[in-house]
Amino acid sequence: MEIRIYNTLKRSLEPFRPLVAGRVGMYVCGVTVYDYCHIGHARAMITFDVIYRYLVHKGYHVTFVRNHTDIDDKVIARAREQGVDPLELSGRFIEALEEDLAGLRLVRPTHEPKVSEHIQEIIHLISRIIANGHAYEARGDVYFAVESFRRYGQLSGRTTADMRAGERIEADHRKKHPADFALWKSARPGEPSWESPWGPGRPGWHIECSAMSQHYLGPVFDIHGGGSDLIFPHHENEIAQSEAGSGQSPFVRYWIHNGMVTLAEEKMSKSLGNIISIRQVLKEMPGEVLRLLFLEHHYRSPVPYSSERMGRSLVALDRLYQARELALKGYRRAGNDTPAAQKAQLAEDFGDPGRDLLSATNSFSRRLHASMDEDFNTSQTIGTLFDLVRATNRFGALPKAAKKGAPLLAEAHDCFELAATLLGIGESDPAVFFEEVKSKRLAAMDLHRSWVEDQLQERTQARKTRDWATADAIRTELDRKGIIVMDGPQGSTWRVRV
RNA sequence: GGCGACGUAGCCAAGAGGUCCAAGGCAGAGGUUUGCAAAACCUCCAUUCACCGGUUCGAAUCCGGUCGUCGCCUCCA
Repeated sequence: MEIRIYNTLKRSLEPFRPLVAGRVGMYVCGVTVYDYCHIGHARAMITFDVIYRYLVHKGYHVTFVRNHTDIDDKVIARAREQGVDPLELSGRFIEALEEDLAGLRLVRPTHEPKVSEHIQEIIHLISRIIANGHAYEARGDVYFAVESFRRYGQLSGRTTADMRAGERIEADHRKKHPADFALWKSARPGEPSWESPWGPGRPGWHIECSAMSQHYLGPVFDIHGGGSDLIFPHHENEIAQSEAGSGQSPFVRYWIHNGMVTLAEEKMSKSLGNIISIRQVLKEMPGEVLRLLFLEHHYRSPVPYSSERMGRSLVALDRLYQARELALKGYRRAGNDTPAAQKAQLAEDFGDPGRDLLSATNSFSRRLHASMDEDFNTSQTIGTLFDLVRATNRFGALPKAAKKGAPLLAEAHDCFELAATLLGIGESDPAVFFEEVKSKRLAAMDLHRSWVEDQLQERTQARKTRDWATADAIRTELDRKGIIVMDGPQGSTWRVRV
């Protein structure tokens, strides 16, 4: 089946056909690294991580580039505040970012270029834009001339006339048109700078993505991604620069933009000061919870963030892992090479729960591809995944499921693996996941594991002597602190309430 | 003001002309299980998709209007 993608440039769903059959070039705007990343960044990273995983799964050879903007006005300003070198500051935040992204289970891109290491490519591109008559120098600065580029505004649906009308800040008189933007900024004292044909200076904000995407992917490539807030001016300007420099069009064949994360129905953004960092979230729960929250929504819709919603996603994820654990046990017992006919017979023997599980596993891959092909509809994919969760749990609740039914559970295990590969959800060993939840939640609630275990031991003693009053009192006390006790045939276990 | 998105059960959220039903999650009610619980499982939970018109044999899905929410237009993922 063919993938269909919503292309911001066309504002419609289009069949995805890469420039070169079987190969995909994909560029995603990374982060300006002057602070810790927030969950809005995480949304973009996770969105394109899933798209990348899916394209690879479909058999494409994907070159995936995601940049670090390690030198720009904000990096310089922050470095000055802290009295450190700008590149040292951005280097530190790149390290932090890598930790955060690993916590979110992101696959590494093919290339992660830094602006500061591509200054020559940037200078070269600016020179070509000037030579092609689309930019001009003004006292050491270089500006892009928007009126020289007829297609300016094609992505965001605005015209240069609109921009003149809507102009709010008094125009810099070095610019010929208020919407003209800097490709190169002349050096000011104390700022990092590089030599150039226009004197010492540094790149403007948008040019780095044009230069680096061209360097790694060529003048025309398949997919460019980023947050919807980048459509204007960043991506509009990127198109202008790239096409003006290379003389080729379209610069990008499919533009993909993810929706924003909102807090209390308001966009989370630096200017509003309502930021939640990725590390703050990772301290309290596994990164997969955030993945699930995001992937439960379509990537273009806004996601309202709140701790209540995170709690719900954690509950759902926990349920997924319980089913996954059942399936894993079956897989460990039976392996995955039971003949189909034997599995069909087994399903019959188990009646409805057996037939339902087999039908869920047999249709799983097809349903998953159908939803992902349709503009990466992860919300629908997750619906399919939870159908499998229910079928697995239902089957697993039967008395002989664990032993005799193991081949069917093994089948479910394969499906969980596929979903984990594509979505990055359910990738952990269930035992590891449950442990991670326990320790993170305990820490968040300021409780200690040894205390919980002592209490539990005491309760087990009481239960042995059938002293239900004491046992129940301990359980109530634990429950009051958020610890849920579960009595099973193999003794008592506990979990943290989420 | 310009450009754009969206309004589906108590909450979150898919579905984009009929043929498998308006998926799935959370919450809720009843049941199985249990020393009692918890977890899990079973059953129930939108005659209806913001509102009003229109197109069609047929619309949550297409078109027009009304109301409401949000984003971009300024650094932003």
